Amino acid sequence: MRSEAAREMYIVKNMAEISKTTLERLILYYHFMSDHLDRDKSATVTSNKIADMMEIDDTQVRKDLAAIGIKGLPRVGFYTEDVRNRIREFLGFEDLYRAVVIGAGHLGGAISSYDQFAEFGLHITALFDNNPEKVGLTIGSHVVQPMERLLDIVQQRNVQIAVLTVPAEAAQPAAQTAVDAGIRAIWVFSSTRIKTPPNITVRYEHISRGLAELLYSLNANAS
Amino acid sequence: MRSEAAREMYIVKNMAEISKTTLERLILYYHFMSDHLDRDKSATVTSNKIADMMEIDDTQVRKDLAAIGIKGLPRVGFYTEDVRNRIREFLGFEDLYRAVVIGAGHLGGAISSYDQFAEFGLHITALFDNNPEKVGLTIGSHVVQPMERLLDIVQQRNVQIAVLTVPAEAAQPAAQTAVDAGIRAIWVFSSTRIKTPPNITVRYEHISRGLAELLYSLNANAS
DNA sequence: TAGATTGTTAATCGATTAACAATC
DNA sequence: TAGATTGTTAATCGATTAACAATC
Repeated sequence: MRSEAAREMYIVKNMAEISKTTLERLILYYHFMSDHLDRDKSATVTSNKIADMMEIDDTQVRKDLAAIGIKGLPRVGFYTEDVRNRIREFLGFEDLYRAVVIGAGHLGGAISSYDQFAEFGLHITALFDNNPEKVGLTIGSHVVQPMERLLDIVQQRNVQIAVLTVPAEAAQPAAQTAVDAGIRAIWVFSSTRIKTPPNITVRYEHISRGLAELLYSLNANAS
Repeated sequence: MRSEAAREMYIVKNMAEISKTTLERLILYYHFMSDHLDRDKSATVTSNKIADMMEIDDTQVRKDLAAIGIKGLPRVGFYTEDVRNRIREFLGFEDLYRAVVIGAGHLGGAISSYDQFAEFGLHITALFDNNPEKVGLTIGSHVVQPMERLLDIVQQRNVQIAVLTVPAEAAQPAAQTAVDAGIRAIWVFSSTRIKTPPNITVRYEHISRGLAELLYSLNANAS
């Protein structure tokens, strides 16, 4: 019990310490490690190699890895598997998060059917829609549920996350239903802002963000 | 001709000057302006109001807007419409970009059917798959085309962007086909890295990035 | 051992914030 | 006019990079 609590504190403390930029790089390191493990049989990788790949400074890599407690060996580098596992653990990919998807349109269907979420600890447990014509349809491995069932399912299955893929005008009521049912985080793909109590974690996923950065790079490269 | 070239240089110069953080904030300002125009009839907004909304410093907002040439008025603020339009122009949303989607799975289908891309200047002109069973199917408003038709369509319609939604192992050959056909940018949703010539703009969209940040916030908030 | 690579402190750089004069 | 808000310079802060000692 004691050591569990101590570990908990350690993790929370760690979390408060890393910067947003470090968090973003950790995610990239993770993908690089995964790719590397697939393609290259060597068990270790140097900070320099990671840095080259990502076009950043090698000191940065060592600092970032040190920040989450990953140690390397002089003259050897870092154990690829170690790095990957520790980042997974730090980012929470080793935990189990249950989620429901609200909105059974194209995007909701794609998200519900996306089998790689399991790699990141996310398990989509049900798909909802308030359109009676969609309720009962099978999309991927889910049968679309009516919104009335959300409260029961969230509580019975201890669901923590709601993924919102409804049209903008339906986002606020859907979010409210999810909050009332007891979810703790909302991942918003609807293109609008929602109001939630302060204890709810909300993240907005704007497809336009990725697109804007792509167009910007494209125009910059075109010069 | 002369003034066109001068304008071109001005834009390129501007582009080289703004930082990655400013670019990210511009996208957020854009969404805030769009929301604001929907909900609030007043024609102006102060840097302070934008800053409050985004929980940043108001000087930051004025600096960012000044960086792309937006001027405000003392005692008045900024014209909401002005700000929105100039950001759209700067980010390239006012231009027309033609794209093809390669991979007619759930995600490819969702992207091909996503009607809000028009707002950002992206026009999905065709959907491709190399699986004969998918060719000919209608997904949203597109009939799935065989990969053999890609070269023709890209050249006839002057397509600049390829959106990759194929499985990881199919990504490299699909990217090669797109590059050979003459596209200039690839927006990669496949979860792998691809190799491309240096003149091709590539952006990777990792769904795990958004998820990792959500889980991180969730765990940080839980403390 | 020699030397490659880590880990860490110090220096630099750039981004954010504070201060305030300009202005409508 | 008075005062709210912009625009901009200077100060601060934090992130990145350089330098180098520790180490396997």
